[in-house]
Amino acid sequence: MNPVSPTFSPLYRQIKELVLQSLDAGEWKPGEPIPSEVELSARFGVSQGTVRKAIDELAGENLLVRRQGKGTFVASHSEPVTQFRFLRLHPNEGEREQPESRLLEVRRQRASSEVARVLDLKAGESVVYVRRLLVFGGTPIVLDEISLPAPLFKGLDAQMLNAHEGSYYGLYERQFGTRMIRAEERIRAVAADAEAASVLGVEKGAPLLCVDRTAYTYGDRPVEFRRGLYRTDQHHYRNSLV
Amino acid sequence: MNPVSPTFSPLYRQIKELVLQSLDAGEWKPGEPIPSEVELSARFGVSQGTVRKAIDELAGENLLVRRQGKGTFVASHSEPVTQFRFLRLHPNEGEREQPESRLLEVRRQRASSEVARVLDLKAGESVVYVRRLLVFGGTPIVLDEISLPAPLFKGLDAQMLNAHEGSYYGLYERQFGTRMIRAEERIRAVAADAEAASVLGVEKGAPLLCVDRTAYTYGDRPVEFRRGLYRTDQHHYRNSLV
DNA sequence: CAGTGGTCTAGACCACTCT
DNA sequence: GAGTGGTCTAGACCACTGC
Repeated sequence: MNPVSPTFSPLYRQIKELVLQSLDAGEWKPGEPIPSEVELSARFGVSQGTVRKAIDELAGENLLVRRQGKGTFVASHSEPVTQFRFLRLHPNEGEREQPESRLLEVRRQRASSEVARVLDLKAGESVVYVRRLLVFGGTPIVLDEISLPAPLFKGLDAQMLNAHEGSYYGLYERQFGTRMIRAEERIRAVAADAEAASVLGVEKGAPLLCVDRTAYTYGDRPVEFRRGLYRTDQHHYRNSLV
Repeated sequence: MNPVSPTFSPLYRQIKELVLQSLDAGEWKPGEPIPSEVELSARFGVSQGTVRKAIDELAGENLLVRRQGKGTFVASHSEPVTQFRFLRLHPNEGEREQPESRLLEVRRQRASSEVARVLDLKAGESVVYVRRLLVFGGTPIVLDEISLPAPLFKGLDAQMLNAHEGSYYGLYERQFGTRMIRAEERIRAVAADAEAASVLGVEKGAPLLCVDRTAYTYGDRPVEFRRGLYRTDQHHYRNSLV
């Protein structure tokens, strides 16, 4: 009948879409519980099983967290367990330890054409530019350059960035109501330039992992571009293929 | 009651386990259909919904493929759509194209201590060692060194490797009944040595991506160790974080 | 048309948390 | 004990495939 786009979508997907809209609108904040399954099934006029299937998918995408006996909660980057979700770097030997984040620079600037493209901005629009170091056990391992659309992050300054605990994504959602839900990374091997070499304590020309990350919020709207240079002599980037 | 290990597992997980055992035992081969849901629910004496939930999980782990109106099939590496599932390399510009695999070397040798460790062998056990090049549009991009436990791959030789189409994993399952279902990768940036530089057509010391992959079959048994050196001037390794 | 997987319902009972 | 999510059932109907 309609070979191009499905004119039909099952009920549970429509429910999922409605819940997504409420999440996007901020009806329930990160860390807070959403209404119970029976409550939602009453609100939407469907069976509990249909609500369950919608929530199952959202939980599978890490947007919601189910806790038996307690309820279903909006996923949050502020919880300790979530700290390492987006940092795939592991030490070659031993356990992962909490890194120290050392802020090097914060300023507003005009978006480069590359940053404008990935953040879906017009060339020259204002961005917040952050440069920082991740230090593991006293050794600088990651040099990050972060670009954020300035209008979404009004008031972000060095003091806020220094005061935060854990990953920046917790700060984004607490202070600016922008919750990051997904990211794409592109990884290359590059030679350290003089600047990176000095900051990371390696020879100029030494091989570094270059990780370009674009992070998205609800509705696939890009909200952060981050270029990380990783020292991988004592660490490696870990990935599972399934 | 039992705080250490769950003494109980839900019915659908037990069903899942039984289906997994049949898959491992080769009761149904890759590409073949498994029995229908009603058939399985009769066999196991549970409702169709319980079987569905078991199969849902297996399909979510890419061990089974559902096809509405046709049946549920054992996932296979021999199908065209599966070709790129484990190769995360993309061109910086343009579409992915089918690479040519250029075999450099095949031989039996004793496992190094590193290979023995990841493949869970005793040091010195026999492995098949394969060295090959992946060539995209005439340019060598990936240099792979592959180690396989020799007992599992009796009779693997250059002729078989040259005759195959697509990824080696299709060959493994067709010729040796070993189906790869999961892999772990560890990624570092390294400097090209003289040998790699000459084969990949870069300067000695040029940065390369070094991707160490351990591949597993049913029951988390390791069956392949692969070290790939990737040129990433025209390509990048892509990864999604969710 | 019969057979497959996909959706939806209603209801029962279980496991867990909190008060 | 009340309220939450988790499991299991039985049955109805829909959508897709192939004969």
